[in-house]
Amino acid sequence: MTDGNVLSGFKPGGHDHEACIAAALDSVSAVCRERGLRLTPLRRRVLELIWRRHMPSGAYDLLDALRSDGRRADPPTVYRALDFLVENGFVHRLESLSAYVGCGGPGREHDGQFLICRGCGQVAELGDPAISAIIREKAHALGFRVGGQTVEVTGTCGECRGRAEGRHAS
Amino acid sequence: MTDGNVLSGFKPGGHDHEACIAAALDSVSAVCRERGLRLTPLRRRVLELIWRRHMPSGAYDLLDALRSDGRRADPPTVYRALDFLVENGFVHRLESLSAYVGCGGPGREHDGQFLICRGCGQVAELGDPAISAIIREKAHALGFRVGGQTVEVTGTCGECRGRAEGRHAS
DNA sequence: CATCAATTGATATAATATAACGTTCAGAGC
DNA sequence: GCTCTGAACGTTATATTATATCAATTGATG
Repeated sequence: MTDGNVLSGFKPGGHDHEACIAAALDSVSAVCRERGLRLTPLRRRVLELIWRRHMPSGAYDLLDALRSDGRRADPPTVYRALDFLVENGFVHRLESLSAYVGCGGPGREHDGQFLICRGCGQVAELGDPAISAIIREKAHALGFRVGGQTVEVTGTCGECRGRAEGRHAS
Repeated sequence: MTDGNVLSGFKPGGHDHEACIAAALDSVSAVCRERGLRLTPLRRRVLELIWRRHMPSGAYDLLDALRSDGRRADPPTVYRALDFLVENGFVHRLESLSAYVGCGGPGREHDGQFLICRGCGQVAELGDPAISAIIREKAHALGFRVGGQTVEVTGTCGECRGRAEGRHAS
């Protein structure tokens, strides 16, 4: 079993986060160029903020961050940027958290599947075709034509479980 | 392929809805008796309202309905009733709609999977172990221990698709 | 450089949800 | 029956998330 279907995983403590962010921005930037989409400074900044926190960001968290930049910002500012990013698949909205995370595979058409760790708050994104397929198949058996899938799983990631078990026994 | 995993399906136009509601209330009532839970008049009424609309209900829709009863009601009233109903598995919250639907299999421990029709607004609930299992399995392969699953699928139900196709051709 | 559409600014408000504290009520033990 | 207690509910206030609307600005294009 490979992890070829993991679009973005839980990050161990000391990874090079600046590199993460830069790679994500470059990747989105390239897709925008290809498609003639405008990654304006505002949109780019919101995307960067989302990647920088590396954890689901609420719209109002992003709004506060924009204000810390010195920029005047009101809710529609951030929601419009988020709309652009979500519509084009650069960011996903986590329905169960009302929060936003960077997409690990921007530019590919996909429904993400999300593992949300209750311990550290990090999120991993899967793009597992087997999950999508079985859902589509079961729905289809009932005469239902699938548009979009929301799959969000809460639980505990390996690192957090390790820490928790360390405190008890084992 | 049976539909043994369908906990509640899309209802054709003329089904006996009063019977639906009565059955759901009786079933929840029985589970409460077994478990020593108090299905108070308010909780029962909220549950009934949810089943009666037979469509996802927003908290404030329910609030308005309670007020139409003549009862004074404020948001905490309805949210507390919803908390009780959701915690005990009598009602599910649809995260992608911020709305609530009656559970088709109250008393059984399960994560529901929901098919949400964009045409008619109705929701079908699946309790398909194969879907839960593959999600759990894929998550586990990444060292993630699954707590709860949110699976919400938007699309078009058979009846609505039939109507839509009728208008175009075929 | 004129024009049109997309983007952003700015104000207001809608929709969803919870905090905090007081009151009432149902059941347990006396 | 009486009292105690905790759960449920009432009530007021406020937090959080999101959208409607219209004006100003910017950027591409002829």
